[in-house]
Amino acid sequence: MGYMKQARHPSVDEMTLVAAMAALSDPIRIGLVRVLSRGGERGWGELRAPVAKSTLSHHLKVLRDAGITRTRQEGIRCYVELRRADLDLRFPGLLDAVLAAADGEDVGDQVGLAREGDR
Amino acid sequence: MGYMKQARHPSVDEMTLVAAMAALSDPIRIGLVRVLSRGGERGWGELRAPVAKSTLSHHLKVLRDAGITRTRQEGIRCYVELRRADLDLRFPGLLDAVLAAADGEDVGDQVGLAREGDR
DNA sequence: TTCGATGTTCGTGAAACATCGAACAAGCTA
DNA sequence: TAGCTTGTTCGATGTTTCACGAACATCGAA
Repeated sequence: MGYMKQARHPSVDEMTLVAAMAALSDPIRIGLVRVLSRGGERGWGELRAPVAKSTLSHHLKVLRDAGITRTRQEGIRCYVELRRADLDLRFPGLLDAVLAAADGEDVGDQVGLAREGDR
Repeated sequence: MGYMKQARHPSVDEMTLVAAMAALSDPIRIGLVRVLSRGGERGWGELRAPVAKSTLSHHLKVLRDAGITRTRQEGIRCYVELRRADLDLRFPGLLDAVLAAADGEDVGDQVGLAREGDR
């Protein structure tokens, strides 16, 4: 994968509300969070969004830097997951409220997963 | 006051999650929401933030346009209030979660009210 | 070691945003 | 009517964000 030694993830008390809110104020990123909320870990390459690969990488970095997601590197590929427990600890109720509201208005529904056999 | 016929406030179902999240991803605006959450209506001129008057007006417009606050004009001055009930209806739990998190890390604590006898 | 796959980083632009001071409009008040 | 107060709007400026393609670094496989 990219030449990244090791992605830095903020600890729970390094997370800030402003960064979290900013990270969750983009439809693509909300879509990513919704997809990740519907299961555990997902392969990076499994994620589908209507943007270029580099742009998707950017969005995942914003989420990662805000502490919303965790990216794990295994061999040649990455796996992304939602930091549910950490978020609930730092910002109780926030994630659930955002997910509920997003479901209600289908925010970020252009984001999804590769269909089976798609790759 | 300014030459504004009548501020347009979005109805509950015109509010969008993305706009709300974006509005709440700025320290000054979070500070304003916190101040407004600690009471009912506040006079515009009573609000204190470390920015120019025009910038404060801008931030209040962002909050207004997102449906977070309501601005009422009475004679020569304006009164601002949080649209608590509408927010709870449209985004259940979101405001409380943001306020709780903001309290925890003192986001926007540079925003406040004029002290008594300050004007 | 050569190659292909996988994400990240870089370079670049376009758009959005935060900020300020100045100009302005509308309502009181003298 | 003239003047003051109160917010809004305008114009300018600098920063940040989003987006893309291209280049790159790393790992595993051929």
